Amino acid sequence: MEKAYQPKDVEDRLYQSWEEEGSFRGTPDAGKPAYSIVIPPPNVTGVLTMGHVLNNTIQDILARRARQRGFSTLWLPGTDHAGIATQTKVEQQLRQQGKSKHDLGREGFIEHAKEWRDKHGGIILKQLRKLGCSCDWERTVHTLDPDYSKAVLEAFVRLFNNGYVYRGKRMVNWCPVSRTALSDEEVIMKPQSGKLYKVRYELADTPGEYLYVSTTRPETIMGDVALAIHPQDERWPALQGRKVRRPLQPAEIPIIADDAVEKDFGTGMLKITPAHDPLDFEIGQRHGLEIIDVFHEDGVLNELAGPEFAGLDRFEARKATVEKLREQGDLIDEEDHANNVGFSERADVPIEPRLSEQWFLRYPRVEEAKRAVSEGMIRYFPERWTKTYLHWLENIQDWCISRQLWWGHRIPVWYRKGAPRNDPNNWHVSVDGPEDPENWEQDEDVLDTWASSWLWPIATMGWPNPSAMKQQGLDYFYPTSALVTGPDIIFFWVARMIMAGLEFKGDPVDPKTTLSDEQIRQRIPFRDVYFTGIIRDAKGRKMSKSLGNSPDPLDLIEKYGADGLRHGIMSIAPKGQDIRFSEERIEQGRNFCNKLWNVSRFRQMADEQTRESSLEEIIGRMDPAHLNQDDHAILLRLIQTLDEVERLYEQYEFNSALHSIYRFFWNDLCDWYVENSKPRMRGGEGKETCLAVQDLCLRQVLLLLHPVTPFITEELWHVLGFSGGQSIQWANPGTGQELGGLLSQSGIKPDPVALDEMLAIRELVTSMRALKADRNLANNNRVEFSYLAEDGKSDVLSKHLGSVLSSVGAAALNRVAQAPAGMPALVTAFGSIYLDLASGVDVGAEKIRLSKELEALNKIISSIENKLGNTAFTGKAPPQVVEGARRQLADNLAKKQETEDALRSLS
RNA sequence: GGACGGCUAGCUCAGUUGGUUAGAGCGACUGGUUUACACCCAGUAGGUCACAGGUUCGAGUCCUGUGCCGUCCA
Repeated sequence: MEKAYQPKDVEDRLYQSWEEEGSFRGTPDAGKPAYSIVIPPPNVTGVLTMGHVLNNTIQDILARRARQRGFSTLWLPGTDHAGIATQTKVEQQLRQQGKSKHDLGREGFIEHAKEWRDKHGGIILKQLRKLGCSCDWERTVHTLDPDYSKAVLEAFVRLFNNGYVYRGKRMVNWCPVSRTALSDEEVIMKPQSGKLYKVRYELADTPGEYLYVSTTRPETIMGDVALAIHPQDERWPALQGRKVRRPLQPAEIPIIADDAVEKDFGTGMLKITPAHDPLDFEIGQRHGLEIIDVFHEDGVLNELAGPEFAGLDRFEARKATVEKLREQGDLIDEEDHANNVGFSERADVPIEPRLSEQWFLRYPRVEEAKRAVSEGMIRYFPERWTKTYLHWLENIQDWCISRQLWWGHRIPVWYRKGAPRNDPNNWHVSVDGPEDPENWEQDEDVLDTWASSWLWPIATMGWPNPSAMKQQGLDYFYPTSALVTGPDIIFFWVARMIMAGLEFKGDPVDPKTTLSDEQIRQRIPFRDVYFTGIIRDAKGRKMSKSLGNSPDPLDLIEKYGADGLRHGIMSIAPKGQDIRFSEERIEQGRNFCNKLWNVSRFRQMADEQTRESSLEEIIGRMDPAHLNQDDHAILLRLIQTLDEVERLYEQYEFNSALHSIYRFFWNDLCDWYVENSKPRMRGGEGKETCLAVQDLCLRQVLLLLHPVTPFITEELWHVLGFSGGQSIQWANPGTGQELGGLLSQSGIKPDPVALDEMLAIRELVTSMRALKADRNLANNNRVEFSYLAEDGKSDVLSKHLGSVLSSVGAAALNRVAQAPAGMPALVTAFGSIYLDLASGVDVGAEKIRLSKELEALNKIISSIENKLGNTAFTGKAPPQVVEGARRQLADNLAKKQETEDALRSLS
């Protein structure tokens, strides 16, 4: 074996063999329970980020654990066509060639985009392989695949037929860069510091008299169609029926009264611009006002804005209109003003409220979706996200699902040529289109990407095609076992998938019928949802391309190995908290792998012939008569660890589980057990048993670690001869109880007392080492110790004498009848220990040290005495707590006595 | 404005239903190549558990309020 673990020699080779053996294949198997996960599909053109590393490592851990435990496991991968994101990229690239999408036309553009996707897309799936992800690649799905697309259209048609889908002219969120409508969820509110302008409007019937209006958007004044005032405003009676002159694009506009006007904001007078503000639109509707849209779709002002402003973009137009108002003397005041502005999630520019004709969806199964989560049919980890989820559902707004893009699923609605489109009688809605296509034209828009990915758990398993569903095992693998995703897409994706599952899985149910709990259980897309934290950089900032603070995971794999990266990221991922990334943690992961490698190497050096060690064979090599206290202790710790890890994984406490394995492996096994094995391994009757105990521990550690660090554990599994020709992927670590049962069949019953003793002995060793270290005595400087103790303590100590001597680096530990004079001393649970120094002792320094010790003891003692002196405590606290305090007091008093003795012996 | 989360050692974080003297890793410092590992071993220092009240025999833990940081919703 190499001196240090070399991931590169191992990873690609093992991954390839796993794939070739079909280990990742998810096939329905009636003889086994099912475990399934669908990957949150990354953007087809995306590349691997640290967020993906975290998210997919967790999924891989779940999938690999399930395989080990005998589940027929499917981890289904795929990619998302990511409508806006991808189309933007392709358009950018076209622009670089001096072309626009219109040069290619719709068909040509889509062809081009597909080619581009096939060439540049899917990189991320290759990267996931490097990370070790055990996805069933043969089942990779893309949201624009023909079958998937059919499912998307089918869903639309069914929703339409059930009355959930409607077309309407509404105010929508418009992105002037992507030139499409967006859903509310795609708008990010950001606080902005802008200006509030006070503008005067001249009363038409009394020139020279003015009304004052505060506005943040002077560039829309040309679209004003009224001024509004609250009906309770005292000025109202005097203004009723009168008109003002619009200061830009002059025209006379009415003054109206409406309850929606905030009396206390600004001047209490609102300009009404129905084309450019949702509230103004509503007010305009109530009062039958005209709508004047002064913008083009790209945010450039149009001819209705007047010759002076037409052609300016909205930001320039703001400056220009302010300037013009100032020139005219109509700008009365401007002041700084902080407000929230909606930004487009993708293009990161302010969105425009815009009136347009769009398709909307009234969400199906909202009530059942609430129930599924609030009643625990779907469990959220951490649980607190249920509140966020329920709050959103309670305030749910209809979903604008049409996008003015070409890249996506084209809306399956056709309009009769030449007939008015707003009359549903002229619509044809179906998956395959009308039989006489020459008489129809299809809607130009495509569906929101999320209106395809909300079907991900069912449409990746063949829905709605019955034979595909059967073949792909929808009924076997659905509901999926767990979903692993970020809380940032709880509305975009998680909530919508739940509603889609409830609506579409199983036989159609009348919209008026509420689903029963039983139906909900069968229809939900997943049982558990694990929300990861967001990975931040060392300064706590979100990782992003623009900040350049996101390391490339592939570089990290190159440097530390995939296992190192996985171990590192999992060790710092507390449940659902944000995660601060630091490369040092990945380094630790690498170091951990190296430690595992080296302790295996050490094992190999002891006994190089090849073994084939099944669990039974290993246990069979143990001779119960040769088991010492350390053997008992480590076996007990192993049993504990198996159960603890299992329990923590059940709760999705990944970093705690890992920590538990770490503690057992590094602190208990390597630092203590293996170190103490060294003398035994020189020969003698305990050697075989000791090696067998090491084998058992190593074997179980490999099994527990395999989900986290799959490569190195598989490699060592074979190197150490545990495999019997079988991959570690199919070996179950089992429970502590199961292991205990097997041991007891071989006459091995680990003694619980040994564990307590071992812990106490370790404390003793630590103090003895410290006593040496204080005097700068090297570990291998074999000094002599004496000790003074009662018989009971002495017995325990003598059982562990070998360990103590070798761990401390001591030549002898001699029991004495009375305290030797003039030696540095240590008061421990096992009595007083004296360090025998041939050379002189710094008596002054010793006295200071022991006095400090005494001071600390006195503090502890008086605090316990206080407590015990308090009748409220002794009366009300549970007996075992009071008893514990008494024992503690006695121990510390004894320690105090011995410390005083030691001090005296120095003088 | 509302909701949620965080505030514990220099840093990153553990700390179960309240119960011994609040832990780990990293970093710092000291010493070290003993049959694996310097990607290692041994040891040391370092904490007013954000703040203020309250409940309790007992609070890092429960309650109320405040502050700061972050996220989401309006």
